[in-house]
Amino acid sequence: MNDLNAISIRNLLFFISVFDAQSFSIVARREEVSASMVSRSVQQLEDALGQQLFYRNTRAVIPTEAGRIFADYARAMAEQLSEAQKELQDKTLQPAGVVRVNAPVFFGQKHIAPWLAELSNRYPKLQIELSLTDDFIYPHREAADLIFRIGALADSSFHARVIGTQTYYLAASPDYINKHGEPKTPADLPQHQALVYRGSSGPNRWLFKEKHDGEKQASWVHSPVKAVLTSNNADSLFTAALTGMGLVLFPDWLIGDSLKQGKLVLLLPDYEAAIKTEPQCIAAIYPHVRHPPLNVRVLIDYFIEVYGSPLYWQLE
Amino acid sequence: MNDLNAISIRNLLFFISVFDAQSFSIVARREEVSASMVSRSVQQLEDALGQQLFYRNTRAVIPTEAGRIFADYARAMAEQLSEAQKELQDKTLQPAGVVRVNAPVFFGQKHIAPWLAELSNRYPKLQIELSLTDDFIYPHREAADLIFRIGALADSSFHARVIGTQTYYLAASPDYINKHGEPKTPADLPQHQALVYRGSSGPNRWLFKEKHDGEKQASWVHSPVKAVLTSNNADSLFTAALTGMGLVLFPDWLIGDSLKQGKLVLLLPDYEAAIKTEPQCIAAIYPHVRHPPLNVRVLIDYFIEVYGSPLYWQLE
DNA sequence: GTGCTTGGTTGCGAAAAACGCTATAATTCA
DNA sequence: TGAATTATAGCGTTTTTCGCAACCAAGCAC
Repeated sequence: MNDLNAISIRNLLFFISVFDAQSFSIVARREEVSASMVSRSVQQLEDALGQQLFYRNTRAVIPTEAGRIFADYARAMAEQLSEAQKELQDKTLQPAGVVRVNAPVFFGQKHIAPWLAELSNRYPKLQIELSLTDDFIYPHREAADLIFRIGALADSSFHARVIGTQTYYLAASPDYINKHGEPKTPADLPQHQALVYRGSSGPNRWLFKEKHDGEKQASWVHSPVKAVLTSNNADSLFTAALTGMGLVLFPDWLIGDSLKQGKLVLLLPDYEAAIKTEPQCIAAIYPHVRHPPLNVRVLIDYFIEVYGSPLYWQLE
Repeated sequence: MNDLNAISIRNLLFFISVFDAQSFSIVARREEVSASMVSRSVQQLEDALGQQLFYRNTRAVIPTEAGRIFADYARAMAEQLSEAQKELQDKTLQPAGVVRVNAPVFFGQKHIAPWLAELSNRYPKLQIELSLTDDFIYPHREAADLIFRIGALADSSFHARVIGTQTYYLAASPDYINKHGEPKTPADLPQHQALVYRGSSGPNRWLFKEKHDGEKQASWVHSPVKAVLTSNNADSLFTAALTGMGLVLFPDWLIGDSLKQGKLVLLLPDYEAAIKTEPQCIAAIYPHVRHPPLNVRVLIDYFIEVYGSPLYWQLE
């Protein structure tokens, strides 16, 4: 076994101990292993290096020239490992270093970016890399540590922390209502100006169902609309809606505060709205690993905390 | 297994390779091990550090923050080991560093010290520590790498390279002979002035036997002498003999050149002389180890070379 | 979509090693 | 000279290692 690869940290530490203690048995007792272990450990090291490290005898253990030289290196290596461990340990005790966060563009703008200042304040050693993309996830490719996603979650290779369910609302500005009137049922929609989000999988479909009156469970109905504006940029649609251009079907996190402030008016309050038939969850997703980084856990906890329960943007 | 000790250099090297190659299987192929090995190796490292090092997936291997940090340390450690190896390797190719040589005082003065200059010239990186002691060896205590000893050698924990056999001669200066006459047989010795070496085990005994005439083998006979000077310092006795104080019974390496130059005269040429009944060897002794240092081998070879064969101090 | 290939992980069994115990040789202390 | 201590070699048991095959996920070709 002339291979350097066979050297283990253990060997190095034993070697250092023996070097300092000038005795195998003292080390053996201190480390609570058999003396033969220590002896063999040093032998292994010697074989791996092809050099005698000690002259040894029943009564004396004297370092060779090579032993003295190697002791310095061994110490340096052990030192380095210990430092590495310390640095990594610190990381688990106190969040530090880079965390790469990914989120949908507009969600990030409205509900992540505003909170980052406080986050940075709370964990000064944290460096946040925020990338906002709407395309449905670059799971690993982007090497994101934490991904905010909205949708039906089903991916075994990730852990997901559900932040909440998103509710869609049909809304328009008071101006618009004054000018065009208010739809009373989804069937009225084709007469209205629709502002439609278009993602990479095509334009959103507008779905409605009557709120459950009694036990009868209505099913989702797709309402065709007249799209006067289609965009892959939610902010633009939002602005268009605020300035009275037309109706939007947007989730609560996007228009919740506008509704509360009266800048937009909730339409079809007797209907539930959606763009997908499955319930859409807002979730923080992170890679499924055995040693989840503290960084990521802390970030999730932070956002769960500031979003509150119910989520601060929800209507009720 | 949360123990740092379990980390082996192999793990580190695999980790570094994976880090650079961003792939387990590439490393596995290059290192000619199974992919599972590499995978488990990294897992081991992660368990030992308690930190995830890669986000991995069937199609991508992305370093964690912790992974990137640890990579630096791992590289540093590997670097250090490689340097250590190089330095030690150099030592096996080219003699360098400290060699601690021990020898009997007068032998060292006469037959070691004079040759050290040339030795140092030949191996400039060698640093020689010469300690001269007559007391019969401090075997390991003194941490000598190479010990010149004279006597009957029997120690299994050492290797011995026999340089030659030592022959004792009875001698006196021409002055002395002129004044006191020349002994013809050992029985004449009590009438003469004897200069006797006294070591830690008492004064030397002077033994003689007639040189083998035919097949008859005489045995050693102890001749009592009149010691006018006893000393544990051979040089002093030697000086006393040169200045005509009396007879000395000294080995060839000590008085060989004086006999050749006629400063001393060989007495009782028909007798063999000795101080011990067993043949006395001059030997270079070094610790019995599995990886004998080049330093020591080179030193022995050098002295064997300069002493020549027959040894340059021998009479014939 | 459907198959095909690639890549990381896991289970399993044989091979190897680690490890403690004991014995042994060497050496010091009383 | 015994008693004690120490490093090491031999041993058998326990643990680990490691390749093979199976598996699952993800991309690619068609």
